[in-house]
Amino acid sequence: MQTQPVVRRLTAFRRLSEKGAAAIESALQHKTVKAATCEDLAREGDRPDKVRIFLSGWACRYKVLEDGRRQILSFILPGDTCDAHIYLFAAMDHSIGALTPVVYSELERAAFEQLIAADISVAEAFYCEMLAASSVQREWAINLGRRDALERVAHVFCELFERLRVVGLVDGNSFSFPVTQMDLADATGLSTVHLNRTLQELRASRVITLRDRNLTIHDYRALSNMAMFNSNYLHLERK
Amino acid sequence: MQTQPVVRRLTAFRRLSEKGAAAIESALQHKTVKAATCEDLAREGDRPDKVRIFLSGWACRYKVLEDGRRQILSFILPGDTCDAHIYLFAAMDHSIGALTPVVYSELERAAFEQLIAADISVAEAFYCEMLAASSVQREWAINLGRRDALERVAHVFCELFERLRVVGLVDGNSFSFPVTQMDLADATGLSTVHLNRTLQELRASRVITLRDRNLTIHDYRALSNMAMFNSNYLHLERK
DNA sequence: CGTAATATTGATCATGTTCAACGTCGGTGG
DNA sequence: CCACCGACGTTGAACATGATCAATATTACG
Repeated sequence: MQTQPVVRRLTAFRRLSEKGAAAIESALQHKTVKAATCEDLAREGDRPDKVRIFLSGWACRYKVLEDGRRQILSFILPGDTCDAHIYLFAAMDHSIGALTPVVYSELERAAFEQLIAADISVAEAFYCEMLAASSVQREWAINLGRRDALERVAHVFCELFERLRVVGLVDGNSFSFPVTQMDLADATGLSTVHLNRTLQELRASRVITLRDRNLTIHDYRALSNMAMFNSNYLHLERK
Repeated sequence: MQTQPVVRRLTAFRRLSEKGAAAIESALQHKTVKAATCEDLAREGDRPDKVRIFLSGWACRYKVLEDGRRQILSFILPGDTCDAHIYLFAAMDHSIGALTPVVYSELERAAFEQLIAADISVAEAFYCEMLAASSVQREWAINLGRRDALERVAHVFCELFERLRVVGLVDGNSFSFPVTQMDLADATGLSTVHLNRTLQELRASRVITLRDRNLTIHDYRALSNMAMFNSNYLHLERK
């Protein structure tokens, strides 16, 4: 399994030492796990003990209210690291589910701590990854609280475009977009019906094509304008 | 200035060693800063270099869209630590503003790193604080995305009650609630008009009184039920 | 005491939800 | 091979929640 996306992602934050990069590669080889679409990798209430580093496929963090309303909290893409340090807590406060078949590397707490202890550039890169995830979560709050349906969906598309580009999963102006409209509705806080109509509006304005699980952005400028998208919050420019 | 709330807050996560607690007390004394209501402590785009630990007053993280729509991302309460490690990034991705007059302690990056390097219980407590802030941010996503107005406001009240209780700022079932309805509207993603009506609904159902900048929760059970509030995400039970 | 900020009210409007039906596609078992 | 099935996507109509606009209290404070 390719470990490229992980190194690409971390390198976007910090230039990794050769030794550090090698240590990461090696740690990732140790134990890889596959999960099927809709499978939960972790559930709210579970004791967190492992660090997951995603190699392929899409997953998400989500929460469900008692009455079944679901909110996707963030998308987890190839190269992303999940829950470094969360083992300090007794229980997961949210769930992690696979949106497509996924492959990820699973590190024991000790192995992860050893990895970041060995090399400062690695440690800083992982910290940045964690801080960037927090930043994305904040951006989603303003997305859900203050943007309307069209802006929200446009914003999510821009974010995914930028994040996938970093790990080399964008081909020209297209990328694989494997999630259902229901997933996207749960990520944007909309009903599936309204999400569907919003997609139609985006298609009608000719800025995107979404077909066969493939998203093409014809006019990124227009799309990011309509979303008031500013990629700063992704922190992908190296300091 | 009292440093109590900080120790109380951190102690909620980890039992601090005597030495660790003393080191914190001492670090907090070094430089305290005051800011007036509405003053920004940090702005989006600023280079982050300091760690702030709040001693009194309320602040918030917020973001503003180009056209002026504002979203409060989280409340910052006495005892909270702000942006440990964020100095790894080149620029702030959001702003921090005072909602009331605040007093906080400002630590240089080096001083903060020294503090957490000296004692494992201190380090873990600060990590927990950071992880808990992430968790709160996630809960706000579901609040904004999937709860209706009444549920949102009830949820925010429950959260503030629990968080203030930990730092000893709840008196019986009342606490000082110093923010304007506009602030609360921006925190819940509502218009001020609708927020006002939602408050009236909560008052009419006799679960709360909000008067003279003071919130009393008459029926916490009812309030948390209507919000589907579950305090787990605050991670305040020590492991 | 005057003034600006904050809170409240009513009326109208808009965005997005809900419900129910139907269409489409891909896979699976007879 | 094809019929069936289930998941996903699309449509229309009625409805509801919350936004907007504008006016009017009320309060805090210099």
